[in-house]
Amino acid sequence: MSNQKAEIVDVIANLFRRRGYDGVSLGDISAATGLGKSSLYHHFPGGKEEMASTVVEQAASNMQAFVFTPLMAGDSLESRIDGMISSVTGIYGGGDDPCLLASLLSSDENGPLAERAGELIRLWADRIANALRAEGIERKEARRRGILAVALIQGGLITSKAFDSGEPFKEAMATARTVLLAR
Amino acid sequence: MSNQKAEIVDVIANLFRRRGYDGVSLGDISAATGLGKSSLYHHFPGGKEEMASTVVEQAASNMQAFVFTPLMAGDSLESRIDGMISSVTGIYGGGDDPCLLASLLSSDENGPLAERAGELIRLWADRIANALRAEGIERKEARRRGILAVALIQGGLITSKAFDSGEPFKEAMATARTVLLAR
DNA sequence: GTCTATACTAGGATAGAC
DNA sequence: GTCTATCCTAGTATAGAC
Repeated sequence: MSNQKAEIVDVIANLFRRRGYDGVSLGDISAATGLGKSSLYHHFPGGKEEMASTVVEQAASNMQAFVFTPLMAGDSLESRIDGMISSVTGIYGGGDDPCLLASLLSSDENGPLAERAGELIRLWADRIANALRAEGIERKEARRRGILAVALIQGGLITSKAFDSGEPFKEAMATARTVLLAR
Repeated sequence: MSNQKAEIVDVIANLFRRRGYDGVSLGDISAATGLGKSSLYHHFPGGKEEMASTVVEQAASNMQAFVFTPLMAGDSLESRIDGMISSVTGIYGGGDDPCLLASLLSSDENGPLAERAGELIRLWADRIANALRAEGIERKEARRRGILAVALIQGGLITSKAFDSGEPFKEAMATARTVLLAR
């Protein structure tokens, strides 16, 4: 994907994650990108749905680079978990920005977008579980904690939005850290 | 509110919580309720927005009855927390049904609906904190735990949706219970 | 690769009969 | 209190010039 197109996709992603799939119109996208509707169809012949699926795939690629990779990089479990938490905190603006995957999972009920978003959330939990298993934590317990960590991240984002403050998200992240590093 | 109207509101609530505000059309509501569009305007002169706000106020009333009341009713903190968890598990179909408040908080960005939904989520965390304070837990710690419990509930719902299973939600509720009952 | 212009449909809302 | 019919706007999408 060209650099310019990646920028366009990024702008569109920020619309979808804040307002959901149905809450964003082509007019919104046109205004935010500065491109006319027809130009958008040049880049995304499949229309709005292709815009959204492209956005999700870029998110998948970002997760790989900024979340999954740190989870395997550090030289201790603690540094791996902290690496993920640091990346995640950045991605979500310290709790101020909603999660694209959660947004699409909820707004596109039963559609292919929701299915793909769900798949990535499951993959996320799985990657965390793998990091724990590599430290000798038993399979089922690792899986349980991975899912719990993702739940804390997502719940932290929702409560942060409700409180209009990054504090709940940060507390949730601290709790996730404790859960993941517990002996 | 008449019984019949409460039933209509209930049907509409189930649409909004699954698809968000923008994902539901008047046609959808007409089909789900069996009422023509004009009949809907007879019940809700303010249109779609009034339908949604009515739905939210019914949710507020349900929370009072089924969530906040149990939180003050039991004869021990443990029974109060268990009462809330039991109610919440019922409301969300064991993790299968999304939260209306979270749905509207996310889809109606900065609108009055999102503001009211956020207010109710904050109130929820506050009510939990009050229950803890009544047991002698220090103010700030009680507040922290209340918010964390709400985050676990909301995050549990999202992960349950992603996994298409009630299991993540139930694990999140068990964790919330542990957090709230910790000495 | 972007634009103007234009279909066409769906969505929200109203009028007025019964 | 519900219906049919209608209006109007916004939304998705396409055609075709530059």
